[in-house]
Amino acid sequence: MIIASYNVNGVNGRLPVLIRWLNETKPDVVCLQELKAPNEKFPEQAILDAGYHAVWHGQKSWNGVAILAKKKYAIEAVRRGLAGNKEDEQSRYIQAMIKGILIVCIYLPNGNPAPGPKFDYKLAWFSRLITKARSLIKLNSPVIIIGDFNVIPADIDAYKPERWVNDAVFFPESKAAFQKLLNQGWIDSIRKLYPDTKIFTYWDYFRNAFNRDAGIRMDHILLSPGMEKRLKKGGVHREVRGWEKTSDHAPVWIEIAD
DNA sequence: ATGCCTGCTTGCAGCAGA
Repeated sequence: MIIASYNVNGVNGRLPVLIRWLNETKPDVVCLQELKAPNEKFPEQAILDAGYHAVWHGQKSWNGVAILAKKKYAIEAVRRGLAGNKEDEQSRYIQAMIKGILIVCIYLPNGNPAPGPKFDYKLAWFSRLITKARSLIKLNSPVIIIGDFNVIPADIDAYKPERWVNDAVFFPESKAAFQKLLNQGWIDSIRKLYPDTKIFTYWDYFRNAFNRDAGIRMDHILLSPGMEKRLKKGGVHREVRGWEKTSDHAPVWIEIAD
């Protein structure tokens, strides 16, 4: 079973790229971030035509997350929004049960400029996620927390770490929060598979970053401890980043045993 | 220190992204 995450950076503007990628790689489950579309403008029909059904949590202009699955899989127990702040109106969290696995799709706040209110919001959101994750790990059942974490976990995850020291995605507090999550027992699946390899999931649109491979790794797939033995392989579909009208992120994926 | 590029807006310049 292939499970993938893709920050599409605009699900409608990116629709041809998304559909082409689905057709070419046929993942079983897909988590999307940055839909940048309200609920009523989610391109459900195009996704159905591509062989997937979906649940989503949209928002006008910004944010927005979705979970897609091949039609043979039921999408159950859908929940939208992260607990812990009733006044948070940003659409950054959706979870669903698919084939016995709880899929938690997130778009963690970027937090720039930092320090400042946006960074405070990032850390508060992260703290709520850590609380949620603690309760999920206690279920002792399969859970995957997947999406755009907006965190570069370590130096190896950036082409040039010193360039990112003033950026919220690489602030010590951001890295510490990610580590706090891992310390609960979650497994960073891509890093587990490739302990010493530079692997990127994002290349900015500036300065010809993709062609220079000036990237960072910010899209992550965390497995609950019991799932580690099911992890078979994984990687990044980096060729997608080279397509016309593409997102600044590339899809990241893992294969797990059924 | 800033902008680079790109998508979205009841748009046409400004914001957000990272």
